[in-house]
Amino acid sequence: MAPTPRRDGEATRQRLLRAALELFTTTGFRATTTPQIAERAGVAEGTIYRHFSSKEQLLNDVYRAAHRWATTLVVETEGPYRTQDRLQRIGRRLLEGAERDPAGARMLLQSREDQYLDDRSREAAREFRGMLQQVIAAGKSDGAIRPGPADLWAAVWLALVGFAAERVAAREWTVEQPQAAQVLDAAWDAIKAG
Amino acid sequence: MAPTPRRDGEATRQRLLRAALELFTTTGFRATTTPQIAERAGVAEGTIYRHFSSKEQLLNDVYRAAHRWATTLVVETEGPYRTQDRLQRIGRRLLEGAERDPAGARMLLQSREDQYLDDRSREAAREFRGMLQQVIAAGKSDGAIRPGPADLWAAVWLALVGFAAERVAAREWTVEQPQAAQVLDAAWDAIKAG
Amino acid sequence: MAPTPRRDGEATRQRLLRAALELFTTTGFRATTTPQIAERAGVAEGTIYRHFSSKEQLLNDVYRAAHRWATTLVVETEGPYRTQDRLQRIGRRLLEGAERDPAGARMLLQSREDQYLDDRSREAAREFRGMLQQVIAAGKSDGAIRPGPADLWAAVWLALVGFAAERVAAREWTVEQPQAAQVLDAAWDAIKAG
Amino acid sequence: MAPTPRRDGEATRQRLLRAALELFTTTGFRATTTPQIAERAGVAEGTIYRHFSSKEQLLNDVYRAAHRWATTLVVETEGPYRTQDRLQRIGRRLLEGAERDPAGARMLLQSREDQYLDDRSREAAREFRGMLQQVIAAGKSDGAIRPGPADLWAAVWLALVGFAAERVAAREWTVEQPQAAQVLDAAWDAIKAG
DNA sequence: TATGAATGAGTGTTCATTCAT
DNA sequence: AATGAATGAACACTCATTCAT
Repeated sequence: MAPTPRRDGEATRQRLLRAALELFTTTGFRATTTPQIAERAGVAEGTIYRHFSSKEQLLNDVYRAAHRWATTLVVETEGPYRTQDRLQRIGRRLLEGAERDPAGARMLLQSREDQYLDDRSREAAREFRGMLQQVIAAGKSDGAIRPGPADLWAAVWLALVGFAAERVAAREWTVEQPQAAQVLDAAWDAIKAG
Repeated sequence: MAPTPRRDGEATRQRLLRAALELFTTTGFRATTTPQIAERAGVAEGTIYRHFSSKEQLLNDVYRAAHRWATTLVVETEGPYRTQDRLQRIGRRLLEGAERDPAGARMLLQSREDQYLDDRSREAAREFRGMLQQVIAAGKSDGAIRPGPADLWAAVWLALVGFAAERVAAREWTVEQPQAAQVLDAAWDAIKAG
Repeated sequence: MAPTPRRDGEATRQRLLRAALELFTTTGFRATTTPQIAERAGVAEGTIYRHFSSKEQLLNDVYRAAHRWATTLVVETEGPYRTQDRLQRIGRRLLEGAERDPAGARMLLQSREDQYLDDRSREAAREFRGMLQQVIAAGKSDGAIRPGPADLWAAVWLALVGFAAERVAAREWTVEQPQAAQVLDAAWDAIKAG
Repeated sequence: MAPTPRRDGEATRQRLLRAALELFTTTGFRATTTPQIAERAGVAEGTIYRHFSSKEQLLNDVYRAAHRWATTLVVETEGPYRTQDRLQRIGRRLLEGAERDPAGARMLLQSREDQYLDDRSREAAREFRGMLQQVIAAGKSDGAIRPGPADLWAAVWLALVGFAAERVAAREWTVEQPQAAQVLDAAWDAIKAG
């Protein structure tokens, strides 16, 4: 009957992002209701709107956070590596991410809910894929990659890593099981030259 | 409180199936409303329920039709072919299907909406994937396929064909453009031995 | 796909009246659907409207039939009997009716669905109750009935007979069990002169 | 997409219970629509579902409230009275209740809508009737009541009180008019010994 | 900052009624 | 006389969003 408890505002925001992320990636954006999000976050329904202007805004924030993490991850693998090795490291870290945070990996790699994304989110997705394309493009100029556009092979490689990540996120595989490495190898074989 | 036109009942059913297929694969199951389906089919909303017991039932009927088509397609490629050739033919025909009927191909190859499928639909999906696994398993016994379980490589191959089919369905590619063939080749390279 | 079978039209009408009677008295008027009525009568939905202009019309026809039967029954007990004996005979025959045709007795004696009755139905109900009042009024002039208006004691007597009839219609009692006779006696004691 | 006024939540709940009670007892459960309930309560349709999980739940809550009141009423008449006097007091208070709250009395005494009641509601009805049976059973052991089971005479007595209560609820009678007392007397005569 | 009661447009579904056959 | 596909208004119920507290 009065304002109420009191929590660190930032913590509340994080709890909402996490609750939304988990629900959106398992139940889907449309099928997830704001009461569900609030309940999982342990706050009242109205509190969502203190931190996000709408359910779509919440989706977009969650989506961009996943892509920022992935973009950072690609940046961190920069160095004097051959393309194959670098992709291997990126793939490995994506799967480790899927193990540690299944929901985050799914938000990144499955592309349901595209229709609800705003321009900034699309830009974030482009940035992540663009970084991958640069990795592949570098490989192309070394002759390590098949003929054909770099963005095509980036998308192909990512499709297979996404496939493996979903298995890991679903707890059907762990990163240490051979299937994970086998699919990463297959992803490389799909795009490598010759 | 009134009836209308008069149409062959079976034709109405087909129009509803088609309308639903197109909307579900573009807008998504939850985001598609029964008024939208009815409008696109050119019938009144209530008419949906003369032919299908629920929106979910309509999804399942549409889903199974897509899988029956695909299962038939795999059966039709039986013959004295090498695994690589047979997969090539299957892949080619799936992409041709995506060109002719984008919505049908998407219903088959993207797996959103799994949560709304009933047992018979899951069985239809299993049957289709099972046929593909048999093709791959035959290749394995010839030593043409990588080490690892046949169902894994069937899923990997299908993930890449699904990727290409989505591009074709989206009219970004045609079957005749080089990317289509390149991705089919890449899909084979991803799973072939050595 | 063509007009169809062929049944004696009168028989169809009777089957519809019976189906409606049974459903209205068990499920209620609003909760009974025209598909249910058609199914129970073994005809198509549209056939209802060849015989009755609406669901309400069907209710009213069924209602009047029940009251015509009851009015006849009262008339048939005319004769040189004492009021008590005549009421005893009427009550007995109403309970026998409830045993033979539970639905008909319920339509007569429970007064749900009054709101859907038309003027002719209300007149039929008035006629039946009017006959009973005459029986009671005759008793009053003999000094056999309590002080107070005849229509009051007719209603009181009928309330108790309706109570017993419902038990019989529900197959909780038979007419031969002592409760039936006890309640008829109680109904007389409720209205007889002190 | 907007909220409004602001009212004490409990008050809203009471308004909904009252609106539903009045509509259910006059129009019937099935024929009463949620828009009607909301309008009469002066709230939006969706507000119903903040307080009750379904229209049936609302019926059951209303039903149990009526039976709790009646059970309390019977308890309050306990004391060193003869059975006849105690029933007289109970009947009188039920009729006063019908005058003060016609809808409540109807919910208690007419038994339409039984089919929508849940187990707790049936239990509440059993409790009320059970208390009446105890009153009658006490009379039986004093030899004041007719031969036959106490629950039968409780039901008979209640049928006649219900008849009178309906007249009072319909404003055809007041409690002070002679008919009310006459019917209470008749109800006693219907069940008393000898 | 947080609450949660309230909103009302929108959802999937039902059903009495019509009418071409 | 009979059919049954079609209608569309109405139904019970949901849910993203608002705002007085």
